[in-house]
This record gives sequence, structure tokens and C-alpha cells, in this order.
Amino acid sequence: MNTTKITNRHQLYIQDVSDFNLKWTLESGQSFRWNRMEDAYYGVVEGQILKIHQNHVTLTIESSKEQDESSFTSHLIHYLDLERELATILSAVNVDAYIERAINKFWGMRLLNQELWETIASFIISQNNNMARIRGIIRKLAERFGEKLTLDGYVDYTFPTPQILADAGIDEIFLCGTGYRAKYLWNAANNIVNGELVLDVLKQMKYEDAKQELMQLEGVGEKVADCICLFSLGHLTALPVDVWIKRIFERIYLQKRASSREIQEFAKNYFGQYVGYAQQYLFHYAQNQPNWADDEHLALSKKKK
DNA sequence: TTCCAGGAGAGAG
DNA sequence: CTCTCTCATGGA
Repeated sequence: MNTTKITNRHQLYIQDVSDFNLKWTLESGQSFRWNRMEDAYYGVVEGQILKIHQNHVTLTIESSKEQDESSFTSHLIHYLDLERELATILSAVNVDAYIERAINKFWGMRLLNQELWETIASFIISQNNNMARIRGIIRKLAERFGEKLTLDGYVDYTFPTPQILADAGIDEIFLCGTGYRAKYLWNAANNIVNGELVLDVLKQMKYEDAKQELMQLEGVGEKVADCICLFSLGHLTALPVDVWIKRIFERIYLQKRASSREIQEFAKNYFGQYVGYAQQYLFHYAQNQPNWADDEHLALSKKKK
């Protein structure tokens, strides 16, 4: 297990971190809030700027907010998913030579447990959109509606609360570049403000119920609901099927055109209960490996289990 | 200029 | 139930 040490109320060391890679974790498209400066990452998490640096098995973390060691530590361990036994999860989904390549290349990439409202809003914005623009829109929303924070020269803003966006109105949200998604975002904010969607209740639900509840929101379909379940609620059986996952499974595993339904059914049966982690490794591998589609024969050479 | 991006909703069949 | 078209936006 990890040991921790705090030097003052802004800074924390987490030592003996095993099976963790900060770069792969923060640059794998699950969070849109992190910026790399030199060899450290700056981002806003739950109302504070965090600066995180990894040196082998030691994480150095600074916060813009004072806090006591135990809550600081437990919050970060949970956010970075360090309480899970990654080796066990990856061993369970390492069922063929294709995904084994992805696992070996990005070993230590973890699924974050991100703040719920910001994750809902972020993935509403993500629909039919690209990473760079999603990041830009979220930054503009934070700049316009959030609270300003600083940490040794780095400036960023909190993500606006549902109340603030509900009060702001659709037109003001639209000015941040959301396009037609402005009304979805505004509606979601209102649903939370007026109590139709209760976030603390959502956190207690099992996967299927949470997904169905999220899909009641306008602008939240299966894929976005699965992203929220996987990147915020910790449901590792969630499988978001985006254009990349669709492409990967059609090319590598099914070798034919397939609907999202078919892909879900196949993948959950093939990879098992941790399919969400399998998905993240396949997704990031394809995004970073231009010739990802050249080795479909590796998937056919099924191994072990 | 057209195409595409961590898609969803409305409408048709 | 499944298929198709449309929805803003900006970078390639």
C-alpha cells in the first residue's frame, strides 16, 4: 500500500506508488482539465488547483487549498484510482496478444474517479466533438463562470456549479462555443438545481440504474452515460462506444460492420467485468499508434484462461 | 471546400 | 426495433 507524508498544508508526497503512470492517466482523453508544464501536470479538481509530479514511485502533489493530511490523501488516492489493484484488473482483461501490446505499452494508466457534475457536463459537451475543442469549451466555461485560482503562477478556474449555469441561461452558455449543446447543458444544470436529478443518490446506484438515470437527461445517450459511469462513478463494466472503439472492434475483433449493441455484447463477454479498463487501453493505443490496425491477427491468437 | 470529431434526437420504415 | 439525417464549430 502507499505511504504518504505531508510537509505542509499545501503539499503532499505519496510514496511507493505501484503500477501507476501519471502521463498515460492524465493524457488518455478521460479528463479535459490537465495541462503539462515542464514535467508536472496542473489541473483543477474539486475547487482547487493541483500540481502533480511523478518521479518513479513517488508522487509530489501541491494544492492551492490548505487542508488536513488525511482528507488530502484519501481524496487523491481515490481520484487517481490508486486503491484498486491494477495488476489484477489488467491480468483479467489480458486475454489476447493484441490487447497485451496496449497493456504493456501503457502500463500504469488508470481510470480516474472524477467529480460527478463536471463529468456530466464535460461529456455532454463531448458529443460529436473533438478533444481539442472540448478542452477549449470547458476552459471558456470555467473562465467565464468559475472562480479564479492560482498556484505558483499557474492560473485556472473552477468548473461552474449547476446553480451558476442554470442562472446564466442558454445564450450565455452558447457564447462559450458549445454550439447546439448549450440547451442540453442548461437543462442538465436545471435538473440538478430543482432536484429532479440528485447526484448523491446517483452515486449510490448500481451501474445499470445509474446509466438509465443519466439517460433521462436531454443530450445524454448510451455513450455519454457510459463515460460518466466509467470516468466518475467507478463502474468498470461500463463500455463507452465512440467512433474509435467502434473502429477498433470492427477492424480487430469482429472484422465486419457492427452496431454499438453488437460491440457491447461481444466486448463484455470477451473481456469480462473490467471491460471499461480494457476499453481505455485499446482506445489510447489506437490514438497513439498510427499502425494500430495492422495487427488484427494478434487478436485471433487467443491465449490463456 | 469538404470532412471529421470520446453522439444524440427526431422521424421514417 | 433499426436506419438516416441533422445539429454548431473549428481544425485538417
